[in-house]
Amino acid sequence: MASHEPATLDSVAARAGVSRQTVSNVLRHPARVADATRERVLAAIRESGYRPSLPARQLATRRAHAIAVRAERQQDGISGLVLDAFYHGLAEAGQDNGLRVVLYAQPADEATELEVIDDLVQTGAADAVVLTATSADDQRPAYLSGSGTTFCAFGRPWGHDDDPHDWVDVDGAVGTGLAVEHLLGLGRRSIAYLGWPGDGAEPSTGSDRRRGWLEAISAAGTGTPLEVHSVNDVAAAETAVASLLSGADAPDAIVCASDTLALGAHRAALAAAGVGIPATVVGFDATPVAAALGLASVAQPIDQAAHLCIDLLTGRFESPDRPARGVLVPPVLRLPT
Amino acid sequence: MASHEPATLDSVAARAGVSRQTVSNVLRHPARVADATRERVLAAIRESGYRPSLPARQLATRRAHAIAVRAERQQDGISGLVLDAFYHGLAEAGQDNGLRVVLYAQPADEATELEVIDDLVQTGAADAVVLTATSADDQRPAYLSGSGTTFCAFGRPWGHDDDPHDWVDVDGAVGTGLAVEHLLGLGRRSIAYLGWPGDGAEPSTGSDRRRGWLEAISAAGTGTPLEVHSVNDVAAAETAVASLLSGADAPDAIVCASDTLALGAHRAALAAAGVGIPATVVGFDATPVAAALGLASVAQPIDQAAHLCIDLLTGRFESPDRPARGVLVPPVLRLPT
DNA sequence: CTCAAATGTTTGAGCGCTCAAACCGTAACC
DNA sequence: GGTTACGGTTTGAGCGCTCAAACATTTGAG
Repeated sequence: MASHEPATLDSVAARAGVSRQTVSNVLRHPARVADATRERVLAAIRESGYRPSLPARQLATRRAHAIAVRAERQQDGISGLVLDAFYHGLAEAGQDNGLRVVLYAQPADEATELEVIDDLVQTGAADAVVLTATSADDQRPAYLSGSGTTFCAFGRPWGHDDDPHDWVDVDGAVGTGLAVEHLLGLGRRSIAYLGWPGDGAEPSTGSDRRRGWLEAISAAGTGTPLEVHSVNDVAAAETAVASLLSGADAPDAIVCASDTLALGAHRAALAAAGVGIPATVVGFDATPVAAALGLASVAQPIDQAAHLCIDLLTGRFESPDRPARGVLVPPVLRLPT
Repeated sequence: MASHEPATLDSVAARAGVSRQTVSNVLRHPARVADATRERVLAAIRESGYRPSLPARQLATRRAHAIAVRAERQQDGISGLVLDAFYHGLAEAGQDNGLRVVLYAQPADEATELEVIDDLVQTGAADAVVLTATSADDQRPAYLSGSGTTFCAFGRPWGHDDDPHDWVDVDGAVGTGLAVEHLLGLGRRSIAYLGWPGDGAEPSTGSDRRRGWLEAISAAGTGTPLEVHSVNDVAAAETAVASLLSGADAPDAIVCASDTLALGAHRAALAAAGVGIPATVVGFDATPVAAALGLASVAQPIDQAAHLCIDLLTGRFESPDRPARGVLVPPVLRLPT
């Protein structure tokens, strides 16, 4: 077993009767070593309980073998908890690729965040960053590609096609499309949309989700599309949907841009229905709240997205100059159990 | 500004006309350096944009200046998202203390998790671990103190007073006590408790929360305490509370052990009330769900807990032999807005 | 039988930092 | 005036690894 002093490359080498470098080769370039030697060295490694020193490796390779990701300051919306799954996915995929995940606390503003990222990279704490919660007016992608920092965004470069970079995103349009199909299958014929303010215009997560709904509705040809918008707040959503449902042409189903909105819509639907059948509500993000309320909801394949981020990053480590790549993953509709 | 080659201790030293070690001293032991020299060195540091190399430091000090924490596989309950806040708190407090936070993916079982932790520590990726979601039958604390790994648990060593270690926890009894007081203030007189199965017996998070309710109720002397238990599931909770409310001595308020339970209780209360005033429900964890439903809920000071974990760990780094310490932080009641 | 090309292994140097010990002036003391 | 003491600074060594080049040893071709 392991002696008290932690084993090093040298101690393992001595035990196996080879040189330091040969032990290193067994670990990093097994093909370079003759079979017999390799066996002997592996045995020595096993017996001594050798664990390579990460700092030493980092120093020699000038690579941190780690990526940084932001720990969000606080979640306001119900949908916040998808991040937990993302962290887990990153850590898992990272482990498989010899990358550790280091967390940095979200600073007060974007400028200091960029400083923090620079620091992480320059001190050799991380080789790259995974950006989350990117938006159209986000300064971070442009800055990072400018400073030559490797990164991958979880979220599309909305309206920034001039500044190409690696990204992974979930195809929101497909998600709302699935929601519409589901509702059509249920016999619903007037399927409204509850989205966020201003999501018709600029490209954004919201406009993407809205588009999926609109296209699916149009394809089905079920009459004039109804829609209403609200800030991401349960009470506001409830109010908005209540007025929609009190109208003459009240819809019999509502596709929502988030589970927060869906919760509001659900409450409004229940209230408006009275003794009748309430409008069917479909949410977005498949949070436990939707499950708890028995609502169908679009589930983002967060774990897969995290793995893809790692794939893009490792790919870029290998060939730093390959063109930027974007991956769109399709969500699935999670039905209530 | 910074030249192209990243600055090192040596390059800064040359620029300031001093030796390598003096620059190091300016950074780590400012008192050892004469004022004039210090100014000169600081200027050189600023001009060259010098950032100390973490790996080099780690190698020389044999300290990782990092702590590890587990990224949970997935959250089932509504309450899951408190972890996000915990991660942020750790990262923030860590940053203030020169500690980075590295994430490891929760493995399939506890045994491999212990391996992962050992690896992290032995490779020099982390100096210590913060354990989350500790339970009574948790093997990890005993193993880690056995192997001499520094750690701090977020969660009390329920029923393991024989194996003392550093921990931080939220005082659940105070939380449910606050809930009771709040309800008494509202004029409620029959305050029931909705808890988890088997939380009366063994010491646990559940029994702790129940105790707080029971003591507050007893102190108020408002009659026979009513209680009902359910697994942490909205539907199950709803059923359980429904039967409680249909009884002759139905309570006019319910204190819940979690927001998941509270959501179920809330739905049952609304249904049971008909045209009357529904029983007031108070949740636990102050998740967005409780806020969304307008329920009061006990908020765990997660951020504070995270900071305390870091405090305990840094304290232990300084004096490894000081006796184990446990800190209990009081929660607050978050009222609906 | 010689020389060149593979193949396998070792050597030397260096990554950028911190520790401990050595060094050097100058002030303090008898 | 010589010794001691001390604040301030430098030197040497080493943390454990990887790179590139050097070095053996074997093999194949001419």
